[in-house]
Parts: sequence; C-alpha cells; structure tokens
Amino acid sequence: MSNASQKDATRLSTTARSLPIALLRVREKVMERFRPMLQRHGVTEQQWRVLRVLAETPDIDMSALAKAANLLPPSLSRMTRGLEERRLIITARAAGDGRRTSLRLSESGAALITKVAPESSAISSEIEATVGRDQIQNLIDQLETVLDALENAKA
Amino acid sequence: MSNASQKDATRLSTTARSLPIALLRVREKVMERFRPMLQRHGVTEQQWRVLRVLAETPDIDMSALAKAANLLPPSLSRMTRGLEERRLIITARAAGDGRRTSLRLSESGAALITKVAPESSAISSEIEATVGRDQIQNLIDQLETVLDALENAKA
DNA sequence: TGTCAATAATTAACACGTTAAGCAAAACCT
DNA sequence: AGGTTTTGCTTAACGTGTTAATTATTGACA
Repeated sequence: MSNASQKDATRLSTTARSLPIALLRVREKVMERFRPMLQRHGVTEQQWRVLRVLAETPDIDMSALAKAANLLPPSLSRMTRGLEERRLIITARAAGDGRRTSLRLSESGAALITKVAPESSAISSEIEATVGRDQIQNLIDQLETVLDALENAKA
Repeated sequence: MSNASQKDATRLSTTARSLPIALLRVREKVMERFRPMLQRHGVTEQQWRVLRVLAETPDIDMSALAKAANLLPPSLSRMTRGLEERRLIITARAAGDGRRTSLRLSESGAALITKVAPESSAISSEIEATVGRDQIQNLIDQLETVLDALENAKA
C-alpha cells in the first residue's frame, strides 16, 4: 500500500499511456537525486552526459557524440558552443573529412570529470542501497530487452 | 546479438549512469511511435497528457493537474494559455478559493479526445504486440516497484 | 482585526527537445 | 572534370524543463 496515495492521480485508462508515464516518473525520481549535485558543479544533466562520453571517447565527432549521449544534433550544436566558451572542451575540424567536427575534453574538462565522477558514483550507490541492487539490475535488463524488441521491429 | 551494434556507444562505466540512460532510451523509442500521430492532430505529447487528464477529471486545479500530467507548474501555466486560446480548454477561478484556477475541457477539446484516443490505443496495441504483453506489464510493474522504493526512502 | 506566514499560480531567464530548413564538404557518377 | 546526390553539421522557430523570484489570496493568531 505504499503507493495508495498516488492512485488517484495515476488512474488514467489504457496501458497505452502507462508505459511512457511510468518511464517518465521513474526517470524523474532518479534524476532528482543527481540534479542538486550537478548544479553545484555548474553543469546540466545533458552536459554531464556529453562530458562523460568525451572522457571515454576522445576525438569523437558530433554525430557519434550525439548518439552516445542521447541528444539530438541541434541540442548538441548549441551545447558545444557554450562548453567551448567555458573551455571545458576543444573542437576542431576532423582530419580526413572537412565536414566533421572532432571533439575532446580540455584539461579543465578532464579535471571536472575527476571532481564530479566520485560524487556521481556515490549517488548511484545510494540509489542501489535504497532500491536494492538486484531490483535495479533486473530493471535495467528488462529495459534493454524492451529496447531491443522495439528496435528490431521494423522487419 | 540484436544489440551488438549499440554496445560501442553504450559502454560507459558505472551502473550509476545506466539506469537514467536506459530509462531515457526506452522512453524515446516508445514515444517515437506516438509523436507523428500526435503531430498530425496538432498537439504535443505534453498537451495530450493534459487533455487526457482533463477528460477524466473535470474542474481540476493547476497544481493537481500538473501532478497528474507530470508537468511542472511553470510549463503548465504556459501551456494552458495556448490551449485556452485554441478553445480546447476553459479556465475559471475556483469557487471557494480565489487563488486556484479550475480547468476543464471545452466541447472541441472533448471532440479532440474522441478523435485521437482510438489512434493512441491502436499504437499502444502495436507496441504490446511487438514487445509482448507480458514483457510490458512486467516492466511497468517493476517501474512502479522502483518508484515506490524511491518515494519511501526519505524515512 | 491587522499583521505575518503559507499557499496557488505566474513570470522570468536560461537550457534542452523537436522539426524543418539551410549550408558546406564529400561521395557519386558518366 | 562537372553536375548531382548524400552526408555532417548548423540555424531557426517553437514548445517544454528547471530554478528562482513575484504576485495574489488565504490562513493563522496575537
């Protein structure tokens, strides 16, 4: 009965709507725990995703970065302008292809990662402790299964 | 091996990050299927959520509506201005409390619901057929479990 | 009853989400 | 090589997400 108080606002006919809403709510509750920390460090959730990808994959181009960080190219274009002005990243035309932009972390960008990453991990651990490690692994597994099913559906 | 091609972009250290990202990706894949239909009818995903809540709960106020539709009050404030200009909803000061705004569907708002709801259901059914009804129910159950765990954590 | 605190909603400011359109470099082709 | 198509990225326009500040009304209570 832990969720009895939610039921009033939650009851909306079809399962159609339930899955998107359920995903939205859980995501929000999870991100709620990360946001204050990211804000203290002056980065948004999306900027943090981009920086993390760059930490693991230097000299990636815009398209691949957008895909890896789950952002649309226009959002990434706007964002990288700001990140470069703040000297957190460095951009350059790609070697063999004049259309591509190659991105990497600056030293201060890398320093930011070093500062924030442990705090991020700590929050994740808290969440695992709260929800249960198995619950979460299980949920992630199912999410991946559903994702695969949706991606391989066109056939 | 259905997701082998994703692995490159997906491998980013901790599970910390995995849950938010997994939720984001699934939600995006799901919404991808609804968006073109909603766009044909001239409403955004969020507007559709609001209209649906109003269809089920007339004379609800802003705060309760925001909660039920999972929007923040400022987003809802902006949105209702537009929806009222388009004559899809009607707003009025609440009876006993001059601070509250009471909202309800107009007749054309209700007509829109009648037109769109079946198409929405059809898409949901397609998704169920693609992914498997049990998979989806199972996933929703787990999402609710995790949500409860996160909500009852403060104690 | 008049002041003060709490609540409901809005506005403001900035960043991202989404679609469509535009531009420059590359690949394709014959 | 010259013309076309494709690709990578950007810009534009509009709507939403998020936090902080503001306004109006209500509630508390000395």
